[in-house]
Amino acid sequence: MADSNRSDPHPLTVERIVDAACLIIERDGLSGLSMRKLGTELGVDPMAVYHHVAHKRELLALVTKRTIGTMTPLDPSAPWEVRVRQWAIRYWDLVVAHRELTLAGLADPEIAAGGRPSTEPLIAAVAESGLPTDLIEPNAFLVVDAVHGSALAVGSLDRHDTGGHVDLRAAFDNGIDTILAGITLLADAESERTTRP
Amino acid sequence: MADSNRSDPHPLTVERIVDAACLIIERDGLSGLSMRKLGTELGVDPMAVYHHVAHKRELLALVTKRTIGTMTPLDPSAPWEVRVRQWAIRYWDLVVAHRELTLAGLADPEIAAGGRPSTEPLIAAVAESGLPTDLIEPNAFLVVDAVHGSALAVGSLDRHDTGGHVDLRAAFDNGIDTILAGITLLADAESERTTRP
DNA sequence: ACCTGAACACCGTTCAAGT
DNA sequence: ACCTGAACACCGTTCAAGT
Repeated sequence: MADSNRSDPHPLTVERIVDAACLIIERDGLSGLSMRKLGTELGVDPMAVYHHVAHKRELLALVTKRTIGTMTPLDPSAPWEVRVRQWAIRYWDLVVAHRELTLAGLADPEIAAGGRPSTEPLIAAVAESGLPTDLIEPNAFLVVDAVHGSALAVGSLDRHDTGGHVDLRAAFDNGIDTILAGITLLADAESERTTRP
Repeated sequence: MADSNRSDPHPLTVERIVDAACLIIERDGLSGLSMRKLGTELGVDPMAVYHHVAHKRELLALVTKRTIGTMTPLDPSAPWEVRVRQWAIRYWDLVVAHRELTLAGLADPEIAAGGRPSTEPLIAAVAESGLPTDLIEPNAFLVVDAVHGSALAVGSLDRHDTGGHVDLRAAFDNGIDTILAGITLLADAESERTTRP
């Protein structure tokens, strides 16, 4: 009963709360995370968490921020096609690994506001293709949307008769082939237009 | 008090239940639909619904089925590029109009099992491009995924600084341009390969 | 056969009370 | 300043009881 004021194992910081939330999500899924369970997991009154986080959506925004932060940056020396594919595959892996959180972010802007993948490197890579400027953003978003659509379809029991993830990843890679081919064709048409007046 | 056995206004069929569910979803959003509110809306004990529908997910599967059924078929005489775009735009409109339901379907296979958009006409259109057979399905799924990604991003407050929906629809149309260009290029490469051995 | 209503095991969130 | 615990207003679902 002596040193209870040393360094209380109870500082209950936002960081520890997010740690615990990520742990529960990884273990029980996002639907298994409740504010009450979170308190219990932290060895604290279920409602204590509300002193550090305004509400559940803010907590999920913080979880999103941390999750997005784990995406590794692109290889800047690679040609633009390689960088686009790199970005797409890496984000695909991230979304597949955090499907429920991505869905929650698409359903609630406050959760999504916690963090989005940084699209600047992707946009920069697409820009290098030579596409007219007004088509750069739409084509970058096409990549983002294809990632979301494909990665969120994982586990929809539709498609893939046999091997599951692997098939879908390969199919997604084919999709990137098509997008890159399309960007190349449209960029060539543009350079044709501008070089000979 | 006489004719209470004529034709009781209480037959409470599955159809009437789905009607009411769609009405509530349209009015209050999917998050505004509860089994209890549904019963009240039908002028019946909240729990009576469970006599006709096993659980909420089955109800949402039925709602999905009805919603999917509203997609109009393609114009079969149009060239394949036009049919692909037609399919994409029509499905895009449907998903935008039923974002929450689509998200619920992506989160829960039992809900999605209620109905998916019929991809056969889309696959048939893509097949006409001349793409090698093993690339037909992946490219059709690319279209489906691009629709999901783009339509679900509507309302994410990201993108579109100005005009909202209209911009995103136009950007999506640009995305379809790229996909069609990509398919064309890959199909040409294939015909090159097969005609001259 | 179909509807009722109490009950169970949960939710997120608020707020007065404690230390 | 921070934590507690009762309370509020909900959920989906089960089940014995009614008609």
